[in-house]
Amino acid sequence: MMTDIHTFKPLPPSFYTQPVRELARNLLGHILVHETDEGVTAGIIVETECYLGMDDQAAHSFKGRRMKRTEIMYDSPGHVYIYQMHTHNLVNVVAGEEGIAHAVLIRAVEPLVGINLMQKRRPVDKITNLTSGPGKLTRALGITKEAYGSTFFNPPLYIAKGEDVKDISVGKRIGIDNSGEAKDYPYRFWETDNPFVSR
DNA sequence: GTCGAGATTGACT
DNA sequence: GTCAATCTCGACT
Repeated sequence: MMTDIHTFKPLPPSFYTQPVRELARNLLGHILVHETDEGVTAGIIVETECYLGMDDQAAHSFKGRRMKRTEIMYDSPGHVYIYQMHTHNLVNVVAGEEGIAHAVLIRAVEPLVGINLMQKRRPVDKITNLTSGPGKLTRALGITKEAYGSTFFNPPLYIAKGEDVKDISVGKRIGIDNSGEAKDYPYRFWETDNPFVSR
C-alpha cells in the first residue's frame, strides 16, 4: 500500500525556516501524521492560515505579547503550538526564527490513513465533514495539548513529505472579525476546489 | 476571587 | 440567522 506508515518521511527542520507566508503556502500537499496506541491517522494538509507575530492584530503574539500558552511561538520554527478554543484544540506550526512569534494554523486536512479510527473518534455522515475544520481535524486525529511544545520533526506527531499542489487559492482568514484591519489580510491558503476545505 | 473573551462547532429558532 | 458548550488565563475588584 502506498499509504503504509513506512513511506512517511518527516520534513527536515530546514523546511520550517522559510518565510511564514511561503511556509503556509508550501505546507499544502504535505501530510500531517499522528501515531497513537489506537493506531495511525494521517491527512493531507489542504488549508492553512498564517499569523505574523508582532504586526498582526489577529495573532496571539501581536505587539510581542507573551502569555503562558504562547511562549512556544517565540521558540524556533517547527515547534507544535496547540491552543484550546472553546471545546476544541487547534494545531499550529511555529514559524519565524527564534524570538519571532510567527505561526501557521492548520485549518483542514484530507483523510488519508486511519479513516476508520477517525470516524470512531468523530462520527459523521459525510466523509467530507470529517476533518474539514481546525477543531474537527484535531479531534479526528486525536491531537491534544499533550503535543504542545514538541516538534513536527519526529513521531508521534509530525509532518511528512507529500506531493506538490498545483492550484492554490488565497483569501481572508476566518473567524477573526475583532481584529481591525488585520481581518482582511490575505493570509489564508487552500487547495482550490478541494472538498475538505472548511466552509 | 470573579469576570469575560476567544484563530470553533453543532444544534436549534 | 442565534446560541451554548467548556476551559485557560489575563485583567480587575
